[in-house]
Amino acid sequence: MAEQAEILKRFGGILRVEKPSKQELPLLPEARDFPQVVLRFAPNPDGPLTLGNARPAVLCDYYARRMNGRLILRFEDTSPSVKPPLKEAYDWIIEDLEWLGIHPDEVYYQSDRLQTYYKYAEKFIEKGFAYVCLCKPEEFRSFEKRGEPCPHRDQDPSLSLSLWEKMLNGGLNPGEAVVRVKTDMKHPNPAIRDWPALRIDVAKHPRVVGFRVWPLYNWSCAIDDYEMRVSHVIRGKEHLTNEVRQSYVFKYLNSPQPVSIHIGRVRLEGSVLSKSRIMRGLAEGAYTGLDDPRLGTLKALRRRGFKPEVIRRVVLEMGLNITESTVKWENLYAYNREAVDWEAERYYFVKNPFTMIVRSIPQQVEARLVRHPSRPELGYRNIVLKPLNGEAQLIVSSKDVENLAPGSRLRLMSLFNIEVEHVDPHSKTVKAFFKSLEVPEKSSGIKLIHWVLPSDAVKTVVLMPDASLVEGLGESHLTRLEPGRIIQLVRFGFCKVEKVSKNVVNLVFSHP
RNA sequence: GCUCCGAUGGUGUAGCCCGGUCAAGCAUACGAGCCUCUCGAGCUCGGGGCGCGGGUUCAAAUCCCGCUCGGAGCACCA
Repeated sequence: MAEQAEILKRFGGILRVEKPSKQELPLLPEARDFPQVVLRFAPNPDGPLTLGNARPAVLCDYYARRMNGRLILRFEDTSPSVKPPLKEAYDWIIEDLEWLGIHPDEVYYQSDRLQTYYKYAEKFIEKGFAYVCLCKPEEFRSFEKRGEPCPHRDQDPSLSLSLWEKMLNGGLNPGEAVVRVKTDMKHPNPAIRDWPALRIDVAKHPRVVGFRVWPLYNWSCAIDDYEMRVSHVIRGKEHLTNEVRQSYVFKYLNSPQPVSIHIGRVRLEGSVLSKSRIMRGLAEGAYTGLDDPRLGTLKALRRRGFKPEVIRRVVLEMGLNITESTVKWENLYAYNREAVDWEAERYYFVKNPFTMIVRSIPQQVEARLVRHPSRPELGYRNIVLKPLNGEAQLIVSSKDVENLAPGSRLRLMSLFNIEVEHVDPHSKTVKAFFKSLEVPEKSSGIKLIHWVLPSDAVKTVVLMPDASLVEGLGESHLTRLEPGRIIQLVRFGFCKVEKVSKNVVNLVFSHP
């Protein structure tokens, strides 16, 4: 098979050799009492999605498809003051998921569901599963610490109910009251003891107005997972104790609790993945935007030319592991190269240009530059070099010539071989003379360099991963590429075309 | 401090529940060679790992205990 592919490639190069697909992840543990696999991805719309969010998102999507289930996207936007939702972030998230190939079957906004959370709260209070607590946070903490009930725990449900009314209608102010779910004041983990379910928050919300009581995470999450018949929850391990907290809600509802699977956090080597830090940096002007190449946002990765399947691949490779893992850029590069090499046409780009003056060129030379070394069927472009009195100018990269001694030989790829006579770093020029036309033997050790003709050069600016700009000259063919295309600048690296105009080409560097 | 988790080569993982077939598989990175008019791709080969210490057992990466290291939570955040 590989041999056949090789032969075909030599003949027409139309066959792409597919790698065998990697191993499948194990199936999710069975969730008894649930008729269907239902998963939810539940981000807080307070910033852009990062590689870190991609982990649960991709896993949920993977299992929803794999196990013939449903995927729910749920915006958890119930903290108007502490984690204020961003109006734009809702769309960012949908876009980013779309890019990853994730199309949720249902979308919910928790800010639309406040009445639902109220309804259950009332029911819980009536039945004595929850109560309105008027303790100051510090006061309650001391009861919690000692494992003793606070004075409000055992008050009559009717009292709690009237306090609840006051919370809703303005008779109580933020910080004065909170609804607590009764758990176990002697629970070995103090964090579990009578946790707060709803509180008063009068800050403005970008989507809805007129509400002053907002559910806290464990309340809205448990109620929603219950109502939406979520069978499996895949989320970060920071939620480990929340699973226990929420178990009380399911117990009171007399309903099975979804199977929780906690996964470790993702770190991206040398990048910031924390939404709050990203948003802060953005506000301080440390980054140029959500897609600043230094960021680990999905938007930045997309801008840099990473394919969504590469993100999916690294996520699926990490699997359902609870241990934290660090993604190496090297790995992303390798996977993306594999994803992109086949489609990336090759072009010449000269960084830090030097002018090379070549004399003694016997005749006009036509360089045939193939678009892809492994795919001759993509064709080539001819670049004609017309010497004047045997002399011609070329543009080459400083790095390739600045330290060359007279007598050094070079091969200008697809063109001819030269011998250096003189290098002048100040004027950035190299004098050389024509040596021969034929491709040198591999054993000769003659270095191959690329070049651009002055008559065929366009200013090219490449945005690098550290947000610096590399300027140089590229061949004019670059101006014919549509934005979004992935190309390879020969001996420089893979880049994504961002913007082209007649006079300048803007690229974003992907990786070597 | 308290409550929980986790630990397989540089990195990410498979195996651990149900001990032997694991002198540990895969990917990537790395090294060598082949191929190639790119510092890209492809092909072949290679080096590299079960955190430490005890115990159970004929047999332990797998079970038990202790230690070390790492992580998470202990918010009227999600």
